[in-house]
Amino acid sequence: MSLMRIGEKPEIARLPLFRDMDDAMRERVLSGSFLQVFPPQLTLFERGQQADFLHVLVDGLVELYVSGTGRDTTMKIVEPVTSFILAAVMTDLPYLMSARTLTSSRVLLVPAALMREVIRKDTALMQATMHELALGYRDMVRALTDMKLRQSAERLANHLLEFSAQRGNAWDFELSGEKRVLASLLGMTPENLSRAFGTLKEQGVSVNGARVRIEDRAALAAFARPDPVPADR
Amino acid sequence: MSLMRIGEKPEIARLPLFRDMDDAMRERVLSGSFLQVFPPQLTLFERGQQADFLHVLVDGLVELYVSGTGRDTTMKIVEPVTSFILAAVMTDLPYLMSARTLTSSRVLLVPAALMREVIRKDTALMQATMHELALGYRDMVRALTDMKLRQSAERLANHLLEFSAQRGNAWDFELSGEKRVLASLLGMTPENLSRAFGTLKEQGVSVNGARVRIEDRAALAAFARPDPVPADR
DNA sequence: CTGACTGTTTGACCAAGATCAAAAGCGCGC
DNA sequence: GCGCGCTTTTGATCTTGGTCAAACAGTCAG
Repeated sequence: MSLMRIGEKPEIARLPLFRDMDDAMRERVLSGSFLQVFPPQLTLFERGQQADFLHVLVDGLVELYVSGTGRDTTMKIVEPVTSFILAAVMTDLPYLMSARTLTSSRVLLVPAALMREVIRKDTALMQATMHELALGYRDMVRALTDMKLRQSAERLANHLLEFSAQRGNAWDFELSGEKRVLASLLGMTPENLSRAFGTLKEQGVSVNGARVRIEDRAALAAFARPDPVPADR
Repeated sequence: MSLMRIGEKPEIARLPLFRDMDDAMRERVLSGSFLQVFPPQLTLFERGQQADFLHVLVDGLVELYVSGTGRDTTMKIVEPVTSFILAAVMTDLPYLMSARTLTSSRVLLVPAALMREVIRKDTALMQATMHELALGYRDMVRALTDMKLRQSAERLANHLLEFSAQRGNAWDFELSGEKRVLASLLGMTPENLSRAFGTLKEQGVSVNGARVRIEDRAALAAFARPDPVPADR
């Protein structure tokens, strides 16, 4: 158990999840947790396991995925600084998703029992947890509708617009992670992702390796028919 | 606003959401709410609207759906007694889904502001809300993986098994609602649902109108390859 | 009972995306 | 720089599920 100075990471304390809680309580949580470094491509946990730790990705890139019969599908790509698998920890139920690092990553591991105990005592933490779960739920609603009523090129278009929005509406950016992972996230094969980029070229999107440039945001938005209800975060 | 004696409905007080809260607080919530009867096919609210009420379906059948460009898709069929759209109410964000009654329904409408106010004061309610949201999140994770890595007949098979499980593993039951709605819930067209029932006939499923009979549960389960992690509720 | 309306089923065909195979491109170690 | 291994792309083909059209079944009003 490689302990590290957690106090050095103020971004953890500034997370929406921990931000509003009592200082002493936060200290209690953080001092009971530990920060660990993982190499790329390492499985952090698997679907079906008991949820022993709340994870907070401090640095790196993590993939949440489900491996069914034969094929896998990635459910989410976690970027720092974000907590993940809150729901399993909260309910003390087995993980529904597996997690692996995509790049070398630093993860804060908060023991699930500790988390549940402190949540019961600290109302602000409970409220933040509730809020986080509600936003997570809404994310999933969006993802499911996206999957159910958009076709592949539209899903890609929307993803690019959202990704761009996350980086301050940059019209030129680098995709994080491999394209095969992106394909799986968007519910298509890598071959099809490639072709989808092809059809977006006609809507003013140019791709060179991981570098994507949105030449004509309006055209892309018209093609993507984005969600009328704006994203929550 | 047709008020009704809410005290007559103890199943509301017994809901997981309200069960553990302070009695006086519960009384406050319920007396500030009202029970209303809606005819079939009535829209209760639409995606994009401000979330004014937490809804609790007391009686009847409600469909949560999203209407995108051209097509619709149903996200959930709500059976009594269940609360719905908790996440929108909690976060005070616009609804992500629309709702309509499928049959004549009685719905308890809890003003969202009241709900949020009482949640802040009553820790047990907050905890129950948190738990409910976590379970809802997990439901959506399941639905999304189902959509992403199972094909249509498998989705139907799984749905039938789960539906059967909900009714105490009955091997013979009635589908609730129309088949077109079920098709939409499962992410396929009515035509395809019909064909999917056809392929399940070979796995020992017989259908007559809304009546479904599972002749060989083992064969159906083998075909469906159900989720290794058991359902939460 | 009959006819109109609606929902379901069946069949023929079409389109989106998956699969298979092979060629490029790219990164990395030697 | 060169070659190996892996990802990405391109092309050809196949499968799944969607679309369109028509037959069929069930319900309800008259």
